[in-house]
This record gives sequence, C-alpha cells and structure tokens, in this order.
Amino acid sequence: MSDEIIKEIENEEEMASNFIHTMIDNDISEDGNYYGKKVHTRFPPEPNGYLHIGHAKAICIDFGTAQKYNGLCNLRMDDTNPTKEDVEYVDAIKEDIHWLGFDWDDRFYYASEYFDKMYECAVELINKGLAYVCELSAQQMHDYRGDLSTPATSPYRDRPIEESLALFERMKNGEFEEGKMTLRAKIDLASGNFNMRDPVIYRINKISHHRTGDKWCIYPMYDFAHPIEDAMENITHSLCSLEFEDHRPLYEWVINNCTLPGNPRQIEFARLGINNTVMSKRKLRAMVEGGYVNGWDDPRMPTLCGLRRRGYTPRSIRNFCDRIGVSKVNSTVEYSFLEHCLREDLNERAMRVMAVIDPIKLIITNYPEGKTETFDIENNPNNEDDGKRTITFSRECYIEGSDFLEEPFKGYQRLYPGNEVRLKSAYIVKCTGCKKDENGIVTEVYAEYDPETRGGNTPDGRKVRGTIHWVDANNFVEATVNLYDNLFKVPDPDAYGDDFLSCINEKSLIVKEDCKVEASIATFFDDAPKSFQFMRTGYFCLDKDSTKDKLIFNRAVSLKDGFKKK
RNA sequence: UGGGAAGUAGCCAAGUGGUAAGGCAACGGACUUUGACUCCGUCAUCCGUGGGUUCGAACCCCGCCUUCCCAGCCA
Repeated sequence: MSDEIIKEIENEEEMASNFIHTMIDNDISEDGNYYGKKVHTRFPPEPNGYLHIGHAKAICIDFGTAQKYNGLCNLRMDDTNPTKEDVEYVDAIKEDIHWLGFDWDDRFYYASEYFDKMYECAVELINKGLAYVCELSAQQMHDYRGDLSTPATSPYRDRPIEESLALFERMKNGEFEEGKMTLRAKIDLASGNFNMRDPVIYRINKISHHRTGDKWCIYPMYDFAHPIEDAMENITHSLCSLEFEDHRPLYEWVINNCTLPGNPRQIEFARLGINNTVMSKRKLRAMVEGGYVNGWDDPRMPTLCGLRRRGYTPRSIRNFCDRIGVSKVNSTVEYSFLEHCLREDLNERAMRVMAVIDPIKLIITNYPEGKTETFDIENNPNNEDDGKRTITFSRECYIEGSDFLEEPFKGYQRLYPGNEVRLKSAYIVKCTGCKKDENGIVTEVYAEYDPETRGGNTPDGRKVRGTIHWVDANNFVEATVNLYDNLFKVPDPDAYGDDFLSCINEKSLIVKEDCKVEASIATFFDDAPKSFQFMRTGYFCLDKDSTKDKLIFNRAVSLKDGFKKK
C-alpha cells in the first residue's frame, strides 16, 4: 500500500463508535486485551466472486475495529467448498482491499491451511461421543429433518464411537462415493434452531481443491470450520452479518467442545443495502452473464472494481461506510448518500476543467478573426495550492446546448437573445441571435463581447447573473463521455425476486461522442489523479480503455443541481 | 406453527430512567466568475402499538402488531 494512502487514513478520524465497540469495551480488560490478547478481527471472503460495496462495509468494520483498538485484522480466504471457489478471485479480492486502503501485513491465510486441525477436531468430537457418521442421503436427511414442531431423527445417531471413527477414516481415504456419508455433530434433534439438529460438519467432495489439490476428499462445513479458523488465528471478535445469528450457538458449541486456542466471540451486524441496485453475487453474476452490463467492472456495478472504474475514490467509500453506521437493523441506504460522500471528497481534490458535452458553436461576431488570447484560471477555487492553468480563447467556442434558449422561460439566466452572460474567466458576451437548420435546430449562436470585461470582470460594477463554461473551438481535445444512471428503475429490485432483470434501467448508460474538452487537460494526465470536475456538469474520471487518440471519460456523479425550473 | 433478531423523521442513526444528537434527502434564504461549494434557517410535542411501574419512560415490566433470517451434504 502506498505511503500516500497510509497517511490519508492516519489523518482520518477514528471510526465512529457503534454497538460492536460497546460490546468490545465490555469484553476487554483495562489493558485493552481480551483474555490476554489484543483485539483481533478478520475479513473472511469466500473466493467465489468479486467484492462489492457491501463487502466494503464489512471490510471497514473488520479492519476499522482492529485499528480503533490498536489490534490486528487478518485476511482469510474461506475456501472450504472447492466446488464453488476459484483462485482467479483471490488476487482481485486482495487488490480491492488494498485499493480501499486496508492492509493485513503478513497475515494472509486460507481456511484450507487448517484442514488437518479440523480433521483432528472432528476425530476428537467422535471420540467424545459428540459426532457420528450418518448414512442418510441428502434427500433422506431432508425428509428426516422434521419441521417446526417435530424433531429430526437419524437411525445412525447411536452408532458406536469406534464404528464412526473407522467410517470417518474411510471417508477420508476416499472409500465412499460423494453423498453416501456425512459426519454429523450430535447436538439436539429437537432444537427449535435447525442449525443445532445434528448439523453435518463434514461432507464428501471428490473434487480437486485449488489449494490442497487431491489431498482431501472430505471437506468441513462452514459452521464447523469457521470457529476453528478463528481460534487458530487468535481471532478475538469474529464479526459477521445478521443471517449468522442463529449459527452462533453452533459456533460456540464447536469452540467449547474442541480443543482449541482462544475464545473467539461472534458478533453480527446488518449487511448493507443500497436502493436502485442489487447486491447479491448471484444477481450481479446474472447481469454480467446476461450482457446487461459490460463485465464485473462496468461502472454501473456496485462492485468495488466497478465503482473504481466509475471514479469513486477509496476515501469516499470509507467515509460512506463509516457514516452509515453499524447496527442490527435491516436497512437500505439511499444511493444519494454514497454520491454525497463522493462529491464531498472530489470537491476538495478534483481539478476543475471545462468540457462541453453537448456542443453548440458560439461565434463572437465582434471578436477579431484569427486572434487568440489566454487566461489563467484556477484549478480549484476551493484550494489555492492547486494553482492555475492557462486556457486559450478565440472568436469561436463551444458552449453547452442547454446553455442557450431562443425563447427563455422564467428564471433562465443563461444565453438567449438580448441577454448577457459571462464566459467563465473570459468575457461578458451578449447574445445577438442564432442560426437554425431546416428542421429548426439551432446550429450556431451569435454574440458580441464586451472588451472591457476581460477575465470576466465588470469594471462598471454591473451584475451578470449567468456564468457558463466554454471550450475554445480552435484549441480543444475530442472525447467520448459516458453518462450513467441507476442500474434499476425501481428502488428495490430485490422485491421482484428472480424477475429483477425486468426492472433494469435500459437508459443507465448514455454515450456522448464528440465532446469538447479544454486542451489543457492533457497536462494533468501524467502525475495527477485522474478525476476531474467538469465545471457545472459533474465529476469525471478517465476510463481505463482510454488511449491518447481516444479519450473516454466516465461521469462518476453529477454536480448537485439546485436550479428548479418551477 | 418452532427458533433467532429488529422496529426512533422520506433514508441512515445517536440515545441505555431526567424531558428526542448528527448526517443524507427535501424546502426556504444569504453568498457566488461553477444555478456547484460555503453559510444560515425549516423539517419527530414525539420514539411500532395498548397498558403498567415511576415525581419523571424512547429507555424498566406485561400484552399485541409489523418486518427480516433459519428446515443446503452453500457461505
């Protein structure tokens, strides 16, 4: 991780307090330790897909909590099910976490590193009479599961310890087919909590594991594996999402019945929902595979790689995650809050540049042909240290189509015949008319400038309400601009179940070709961050597919528009 | 119907017996060479609901209502 990012994080305020911290405060002794150990958390993704903003919340909580208590946070790939996982995701996950600004030092682990220990624990449980080999098929187990008011059953529950021991070893040795046998914890077949009705803790999967190869053909289930992983890594607080609440008794059962180091404790919090998008891996995958978006890193996706490409900054996402808070209430945060956090960050840091997305030519009829003059303009009026750049001005320039109206409505303060407007940092110009094609479309706008107003000043003190951006028609670079909108037309696509694709917003991407950007933008490309404010329109970043010959900008977020047409 | 959890403004969210923080959104206004930013102001007589305890309740007690999660050999 770069020094710059580390410094950036150090300068940020400490993570806001929440109910988890209250619990930790109650857990730890005066020296800040929990059972003699530093507070130690972990972020344990399953390497089966890309990280999204929901994971960012968990990452900020896991790493942020460790930072707050001067503790540690591990990164661990939870790879206990080889049928679903792939190494291809591991590097992407690491990259995204680093990009977000967090680091695990040398504490990067795989759950599969503990397969031996897990096997040992399983044998221990069998020896204690707390686990048995069950020969029920998946279907049978389902049938024998009982229901809300009737207990489950298994004819194998009272199998002698020696028999289970032998069978389990044979399972490990590959003597049985997949699905023929499982190892089950002997807990409580009548529990109202189905997770405690003798849960399967080992199953047979005759498939090569991306880390352990063919060493194993039996694999531990999450509920059995996770507490062991946590214990082995000295985790003190195992933070996870709400749906694991009723797995906690099982987590504790494993901790209490196996010989393990430490007393990790599980605490659950609500996962993040954001409106007008979906967060489940399954649905995101469906959009990628169905061609509804252009890949996992499509700028419309809530994935971290998508947000990154869109122009979201790590800091804005960290701030967002910190400010939405942590609680146990299922909640859906409004997208506008995420946008606010981005604008806040970029307003402070992004270089201002003038770019015209819907160009229309403005001709200043009383300005000498062939003349060019220059103006110095601040890169960021909110931050003098960002300095100034030089832009050129001549007789013809491009202005935004929406900045001219032949017949203005009430309150419109841009260009219309007879009205004065300021060309940002250049001159005050007065509109004198326009030219239209046979379809009545305006093709050129005419104006006269006031030579006394160089720099946009009004020495006579007159007020000019409108200030518009422009680009010198003799000195600009051409660009393609991607404008994005919500991926879904409805606030809660999940409410449509598997039909969620039916409410996808088919206008979520609008591509604008032939946009005109001030030529000076090229000077920013090398060492400066590639996020810009296109004055009056929004924050944009250079897309990774840009080339020197073809610039592509993505609109990360528009500027707030306080102008109401009434 | 069994078990687990949660209900404070349009959306998040503090608050843990002493009289409802903050942010986003929205709406007014000031400022403005970005209709941005910034600044000022408005926005819950009330905390799902009905009782009870108390001098005093969003906080404690009892009942009810609503929502979410759980019957994978997924995580």
